[in-house]
Amino acid sequence: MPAAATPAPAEDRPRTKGEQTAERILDVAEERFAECGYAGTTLRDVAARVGLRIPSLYNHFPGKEALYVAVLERGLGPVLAVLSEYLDADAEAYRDSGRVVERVIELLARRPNLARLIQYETLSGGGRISPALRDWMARAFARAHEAVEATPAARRWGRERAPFLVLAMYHMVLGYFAMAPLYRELAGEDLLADEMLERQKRFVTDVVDTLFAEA
Amino acid sequence: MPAAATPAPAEDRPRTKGEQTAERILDVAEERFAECGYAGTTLRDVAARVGLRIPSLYNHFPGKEALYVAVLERGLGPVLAVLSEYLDADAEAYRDSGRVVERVIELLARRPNLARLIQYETLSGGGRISPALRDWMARAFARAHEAVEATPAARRWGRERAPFLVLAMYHMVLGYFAMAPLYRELAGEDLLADEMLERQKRFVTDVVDTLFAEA
Amino acid sequence: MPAAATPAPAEDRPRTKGEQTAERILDVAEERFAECGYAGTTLRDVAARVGLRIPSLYNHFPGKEALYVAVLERGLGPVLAVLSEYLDADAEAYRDSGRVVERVIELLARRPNLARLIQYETLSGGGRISPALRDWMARAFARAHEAVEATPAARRWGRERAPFLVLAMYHMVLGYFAMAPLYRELAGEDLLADEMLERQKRFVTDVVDTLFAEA
Amino acid sequence: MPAAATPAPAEDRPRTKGEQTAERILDVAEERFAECGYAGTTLRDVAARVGLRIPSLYNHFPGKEALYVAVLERGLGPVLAVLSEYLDADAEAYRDSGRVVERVIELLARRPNLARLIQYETLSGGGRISPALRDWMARAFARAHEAVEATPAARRWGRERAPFLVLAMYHMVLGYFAMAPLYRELAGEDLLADEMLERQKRFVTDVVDTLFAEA
DNA sequence: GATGAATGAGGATTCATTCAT
DNA sequence: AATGAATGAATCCTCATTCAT
Repeated sequence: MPAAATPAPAEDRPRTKGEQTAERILDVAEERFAECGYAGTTLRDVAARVGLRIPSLYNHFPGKEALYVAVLERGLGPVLAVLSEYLDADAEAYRDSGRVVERVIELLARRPNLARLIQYETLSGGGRISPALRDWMARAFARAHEAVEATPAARRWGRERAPFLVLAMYHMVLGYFAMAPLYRELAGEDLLADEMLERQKRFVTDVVDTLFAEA
Repeated sequence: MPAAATPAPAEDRPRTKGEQTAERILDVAEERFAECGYAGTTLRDVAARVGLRIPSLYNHFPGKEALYVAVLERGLGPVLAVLSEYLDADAEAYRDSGRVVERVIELLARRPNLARLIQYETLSGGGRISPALRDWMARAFARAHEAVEATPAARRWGRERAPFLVLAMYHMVLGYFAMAPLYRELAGEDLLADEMLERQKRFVTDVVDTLFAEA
Repeated sequence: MPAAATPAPAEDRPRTKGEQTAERILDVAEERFAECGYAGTTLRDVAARVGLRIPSLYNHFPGKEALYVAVLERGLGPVLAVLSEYLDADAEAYRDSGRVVERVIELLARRPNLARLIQYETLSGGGRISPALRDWMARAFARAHEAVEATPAARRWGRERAPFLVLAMYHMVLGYFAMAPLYRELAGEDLLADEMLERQKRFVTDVVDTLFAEA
Repeated sequence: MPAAATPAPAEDRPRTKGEQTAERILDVAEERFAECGYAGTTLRDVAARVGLRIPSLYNHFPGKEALYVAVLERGLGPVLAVLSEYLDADAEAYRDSGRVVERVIELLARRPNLARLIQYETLSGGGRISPALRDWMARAFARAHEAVEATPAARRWGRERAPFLVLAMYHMVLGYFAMAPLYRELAGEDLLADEMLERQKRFVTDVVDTLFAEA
């Protein structure tokens, strides 16, 4: 959401006890929604992990859906801020697409739940995100196409392939995080380990450079 | 699963009435699981769409989880067959990575639910897939790395980046399908339309060619 | 039931295949009802143990309740025969109460399910036994009192205590069988083993002799 | 259970509203389990008789089985206390076996459901009682044998017949209560009426005296 | 006589939610 | 702000039963 696009000021730390509780609820809920999706997450589980009884959650959020939306908006804020900054910049900045990807990866690396949250929401068709966020995303995609078109890559791929390029980048970045838990089980490797994240970041940057390079 | 790796024979069409019903249940369930995930799918909904009462489902599948697994295995069979063929081939075949990607895309295009099924399962950590399938996937990833390493791309990216390349391809291909419903709402464009699929297929092939090309 | 009171003739063995199946169903059902009671027994379980599908049971019995009644009546027949014989005899025979008890124990020993069937039915208030059987039992109790009253024990215990004596005998005999499974678990001893049954028979006979002896 | 062997303190009355509700649920459940057994009792019935909706039961007990166990343990406590006292006493007390039986009968008379509960549980093999209770019962039987053996009756019956004597007493006492509902229907007499209970108590005491008397 | 398929009724249990305290 | 108690709705699943084959 654009509203959250401004970087969180230092005094954004919760002050009152109630705000602290709300924050803890958001943390736990984010983790659960990221792990199990909306339908698979129960307030019972959230409350238990926070150390509260279920009705207490209602002192901070009007219901499950509202909690979910709050989690989503809190988490999406910084990402959208980065993207907004990029998308609203002038054409000159577009040259540095790799840099945006890098920043987004760093952001998601710090909050790996976020990527999974987004993927769950994407899979379920985005039915629960607010109209505002919806609009923002639609605009973001549109601007992304424009941005890509303003890039040297356009000459290489053709303007009409910009959406495909945007989607490919999107999935390459997000999918990596979504895959982490399963990958650890299958390959015994933790994709979220610092070292791996660093390598993935460099890898994606290189891919971007390669793809966006002039032929 | 490797068992399904043999191409389905022509007489695979269900014969008895029961088998036809089971097939219809699988079809509907596949659609629901792909749409809503495991937790978000209700047997009530499945039964209603099949035109049955809930208990009738139990004449064909022992329970929700078994139905889910059946959906997964039926859907995954052909994909695994293609991949198995590729992964078990000799190094020579590895040169033609683009061709595999193309075939997988064609396969997923014919059954778009499949990609979303896989993504949901990936997000939830693969907790419900059978150990056999789990092993298959672990082996597939391992082999994929080897395959990539046997490719000219290895020289370009370095052997230790093969996993990242594999994951990137994986997500670029699958994510496209998972995104389709949301994308239609946001951008008003149907990613699953024949024309779009054709362009995506060419696009991915080009990307593969680009990335796997020698520097 | 009085109808079954006549001792089963030798040619009572089932002839046709259907009758044999019915017999097998009765055997299994008797075992299940004795083990789990009426509510705790499922036709699914019965059918599985017989090696049939559930609907096949309906070819032999009109329903669960009818099956239960059939089990009860088939099992109770011989016991009632013995008791009827005793109760309908003249006063002279009453002297030999110990002998009746002995015969009943022998009978129950051969079909240990029977005792548990009766106890379950007793506990549930006899709601499912046929009115005919109900009448028979009512009469049997009444006659038993008379019989006891005609005994030397009457002088010892007083006529008005005959019912208590009858009930005591009843429970001493039946309870032993009902207790068998639990007892084996608790004490590691099989009350239904031949040797134990023999000792119980002698024990009960001795108790009867003691109680019915003239002071 | 030994834990319950200490006499319930006076302030055992439930205080909070929740505890009162739990108590009411236990009362109703005890009655239903005693009447219909575990399998035959439905939470719907329990809830309705308590005046609650079914889910409310889960605010007080985690499930049907837990409720059953709670009913059993609450009910068995006092009985076990009496028996424990007797069984742990020195040999001298064993002479007064009739007194124990009397006290147990008085106890069961005050809570007639208890005997039926025990009988149902016995019939079903004790599959649901806690291991602790199981151990207690095993020990109780063993001690009972010892107790009987320390009695003049031992000379009369022989040491190896002690278990039979114990079982006979057990069933004579418990069976009376279990039979009550059926007996009322068959003979039109209420075995649980004060007068009848008094006579049964005297009768059993007399029987014990007779059987345990020296020859 | 046996069974595959279908189903109405009901089983225990969980869920998100409310409200008085 | 926190919670115990209560609940309507819905969860998956099982039951006994029917019927066409």
